[in-house]
Amino acid sequence: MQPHTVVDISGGQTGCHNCHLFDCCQPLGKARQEMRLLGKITIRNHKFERGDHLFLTNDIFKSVFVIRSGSVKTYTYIQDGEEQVTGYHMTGKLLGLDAIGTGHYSQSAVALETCSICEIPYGKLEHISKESPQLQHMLLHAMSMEIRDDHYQLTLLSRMPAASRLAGFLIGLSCHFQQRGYSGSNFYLSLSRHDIANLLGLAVETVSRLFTQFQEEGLLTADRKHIILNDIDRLLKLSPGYSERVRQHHAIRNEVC
Amino acid sequence: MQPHTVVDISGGQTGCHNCHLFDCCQPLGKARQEMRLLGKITIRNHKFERGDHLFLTNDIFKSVFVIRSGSVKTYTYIQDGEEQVTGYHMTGKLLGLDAIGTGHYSQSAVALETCSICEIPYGKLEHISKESPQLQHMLLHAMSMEIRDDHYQLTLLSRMPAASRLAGFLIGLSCHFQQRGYSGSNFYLSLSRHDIANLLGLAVETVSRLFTQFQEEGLLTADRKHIILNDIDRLLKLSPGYSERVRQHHAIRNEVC
DNA sequence: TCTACTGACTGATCTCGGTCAACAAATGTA
DNA sequence: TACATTTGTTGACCGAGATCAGTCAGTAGA
Repeated sequence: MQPHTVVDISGGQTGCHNCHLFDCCQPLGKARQEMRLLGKITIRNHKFERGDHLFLTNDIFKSVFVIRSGSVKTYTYIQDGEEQVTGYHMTGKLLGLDAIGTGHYSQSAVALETCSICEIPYGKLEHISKESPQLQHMLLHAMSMEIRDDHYQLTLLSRMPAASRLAGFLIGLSCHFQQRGYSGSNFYLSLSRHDIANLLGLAVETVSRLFTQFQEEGLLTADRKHIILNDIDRLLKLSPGYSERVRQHHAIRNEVC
Repeated sequence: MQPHTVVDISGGQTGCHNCHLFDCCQPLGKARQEMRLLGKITIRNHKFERGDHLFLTNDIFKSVFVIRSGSVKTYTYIQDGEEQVTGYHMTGKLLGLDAIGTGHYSQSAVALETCSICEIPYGKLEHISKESPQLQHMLLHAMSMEIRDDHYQLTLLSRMPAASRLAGFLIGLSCHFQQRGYSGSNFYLSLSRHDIANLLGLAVETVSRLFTQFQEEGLLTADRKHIILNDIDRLLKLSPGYSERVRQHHAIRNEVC
């Protein structure tokens, strides 16, 4: 069970590369200047309890949010009030970017557990990024990465069979945790089976069956929300874009993460 | 066959709201100042013939592109060299935004017919947008809209049955043409059945069958690539997010388009 | 402790859409 | 004109995954 060397690249659900740049609460060595600017306008350490909403669909857009700790689910309603989960987000993720264009959030975001969230009022952000080309660049960078991630998700969901979707999802989580210094093979998954299924475009029963199937094959051990990945290499081979992920590994890791 | 009043909102493949803002070749009444700035750095009227590539996957990112006329297909390769179509783009679409973050295009873009394309060197664009907060805002706006569109696509592809996918696709096209003063119910679709299927995550045969089925039901008339939509209302009811699309109609149309 | 409720798992069917195959029409080529 | 290639259509079959239904464990409230 040696640590795997893969990276979530354009990757998985986590969108982890967006993170550090705007992770105002965990300043990096680089870009100190920008961090200070950002710190001035940021509302730090918002606490959200399980079930609390960061924002609701159609709310007027005021701020983007950075997850400092905890996890958040984004979702919308389709057709007859049926919920559609659009994302599972963890530490470092920048939320609300899709609302800049229209001035209204197009999704709702709800905390899945106790979360610490930084709120960055967007008006102020756009204002100070006039003064800091670097900050402006970082914002564009983050948005570009989100577009890239979404495209990856699109291919994942439109073509891949159920097992690949779940494998890709788990690999994404694994990378996220590993890159933050946590175990990439032993973690807590705060999404319910129902939400996982919804996110991946599957039925709950299918997800449940896949977990037991993976378990029987020795790929993982799943006790409710506690997941242990026992054979990440085989999971990787199941997940799509396998070679690309490995190939782009070095380029991404050094530069962004 | 009265003109339908729906709008592509976060919509469809077209991503039409991105367009006018950066449609440097068709100056609008508003934002003249920015248009002039943009015009200075833009390489106008690039001609691309059918099969010519605007850029290739992994090419070094230099420019974003605006389609002035014609249509473009974007695609990547997944797994064993299999092509995955990621988008069908027409007049006004801004291409290449997903490359800002990594410095490399993550997709290839190829002209489907003779195209007139404007190329905007990104380095210069970022440089002059320092001087024009308005231009900077427009760029962020365009990217945000793309994220929004992608999220819509995600729900379309992950959950919806084949008929809904095709209906949604056609409605998107219809809106695109209508908003540009062309007929929203009688247009030429330069994508092959194969590419449509690929884009929508379906088999070619399924797409073919759906076209004949829709035709039998009186929804449309399809002669190869020449499409006539006879009953847009029913197509709309087939397509997902029906009510949202209608609801957001007015808000979007007046403001952006 | 009993009951009710929710979330997870499993088994039995059904169905949508993929796969395979054949064919037709259009387009290209000698 | 004959022939090859590409693109689109249609039919027969099959399978992955949805749906329906039932069970079980955990949890909350009386």
